[in-house]
Amino acid sequence: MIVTRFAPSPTGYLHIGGLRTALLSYLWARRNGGKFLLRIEDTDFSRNDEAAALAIVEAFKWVGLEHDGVIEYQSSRLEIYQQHVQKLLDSGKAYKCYMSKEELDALREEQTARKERPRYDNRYRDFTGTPPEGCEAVIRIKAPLEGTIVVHDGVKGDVVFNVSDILDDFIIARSDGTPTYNFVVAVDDALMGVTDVIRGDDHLSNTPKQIVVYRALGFELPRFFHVPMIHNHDGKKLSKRDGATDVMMYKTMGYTPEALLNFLVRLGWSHGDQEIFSMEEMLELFDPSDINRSASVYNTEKLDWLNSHYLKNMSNEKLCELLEFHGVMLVSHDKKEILLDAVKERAKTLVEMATLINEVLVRPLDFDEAALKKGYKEESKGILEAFATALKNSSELHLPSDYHHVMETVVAQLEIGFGKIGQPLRVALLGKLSGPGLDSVMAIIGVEETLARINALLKH
RNA sequence: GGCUCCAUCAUCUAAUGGUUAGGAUUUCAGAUUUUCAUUCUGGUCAUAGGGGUUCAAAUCCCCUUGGAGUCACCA
Repeated sequence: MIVTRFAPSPTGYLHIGGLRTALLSYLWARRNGGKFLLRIEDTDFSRNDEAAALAIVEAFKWVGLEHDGVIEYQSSRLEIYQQHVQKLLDSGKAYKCYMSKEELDALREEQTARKERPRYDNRYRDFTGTPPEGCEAVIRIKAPLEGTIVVHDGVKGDVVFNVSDILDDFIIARSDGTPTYNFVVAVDDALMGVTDVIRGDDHLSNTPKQIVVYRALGFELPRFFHVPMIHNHDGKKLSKRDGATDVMMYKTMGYTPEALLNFLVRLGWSHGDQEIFSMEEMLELFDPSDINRSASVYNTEKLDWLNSHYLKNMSNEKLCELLEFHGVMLVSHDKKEILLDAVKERAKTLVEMATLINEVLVRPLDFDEAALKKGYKEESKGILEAFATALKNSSELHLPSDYHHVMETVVAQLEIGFGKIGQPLRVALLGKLSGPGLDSVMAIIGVEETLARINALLKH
């Protein structure tokens, strides 16, 4: 069985990069009928972890990801870690170190001055004497002193680290007894039965340390997949300062979960020339060993395109539902089908769509200056009046085509082009020169409102 | 700085060692549209540089350059 996990630290929201690794882990687990676990990495006791976890679950829910089992909090697993620290102590694979922070700093300074790599000097590795007084010990693990550690990575291949370059007897429990990151990650992943660790490649350099822990405890290694970072336009790791990194921001900006996931899955992964992936297709096709080795730049232009694609192909019923979040209530609107059809192909986001809808539904308060100048000329007045009369004399106006027919008749009568009536009418109805088809707009707002808007412009 | 990773159009990416280096986004031009958008058609744009190996290199090797990540009693 494949077991994957997502293990964020509690930052209060779900990061867009986090969502990607979560998605990939989720896909791989689900594709194999396995489990996708959620664990909160809160060993440094920052408060409101619960709220942070809730924020992640909320974001998961929005995009449609679901974790299995209960959420594990590292802060509530302290006993487990202590047991495993003790185990290592008992077996002589870890030891107490009485070096103070000040001493450590001093050592590091010396080493740096000598242009050496700062590292612990193993002074308590085989210590048997009486410990110095008034000092709380940290627990260090006995790391190998020489040789190499090879990370067999499903994305990067075999990455070999020279022990002497990167390792020392690193701390697994602080002087206050709390365990450190690299220790708990290994313990948790092993104990939770995680078989495939899919995470950002910023963790690649931590992996040797975790492997040391796995080995010391006699745990079997999982498969590792270190997926490349998402970079911003400056080519740097994506961070809070890069604008929208909170997944829920995408909801308020009017993006659909389908578009977001589709966008993220294509960052560093592809399947031939295919661009559009439904969740079903992702589940069918995704394999972490197909992930690219290189970082990708986060560029929302494609996301916009994907979003408009999904919007265009969405049922009106669903649109109606999603639009409510953006303050547009259409459920009981009798012309909602015409409205949504008129608007769904011209919006990149639900926010844009909501704006478009309001522009149709709400009578314009004033008329755009440039639009007036360009679309409402001297001759326009008479044309609009003629059109208004024709409307009044028509009956049974319901569909856009009915209104279109009236426009055609007037245009024929006056022997003018469509533009002569379209432009001023557009100004009257929408207050500006762009927007949905006029026949649709009129069908939506009805004859009465159409006449009212025309009158408003004529009196302007 | 040490260690590690990475390098195909502006961006996301494709290409069993053999293709006119493909697709998508963006952009540009044209068509469609009463407008805007959509849609359709077409165009511009890439193998970082230098050495090898090979009949043949984007692809394999080495070097250079550039970029990124990481080096805590943070996670």
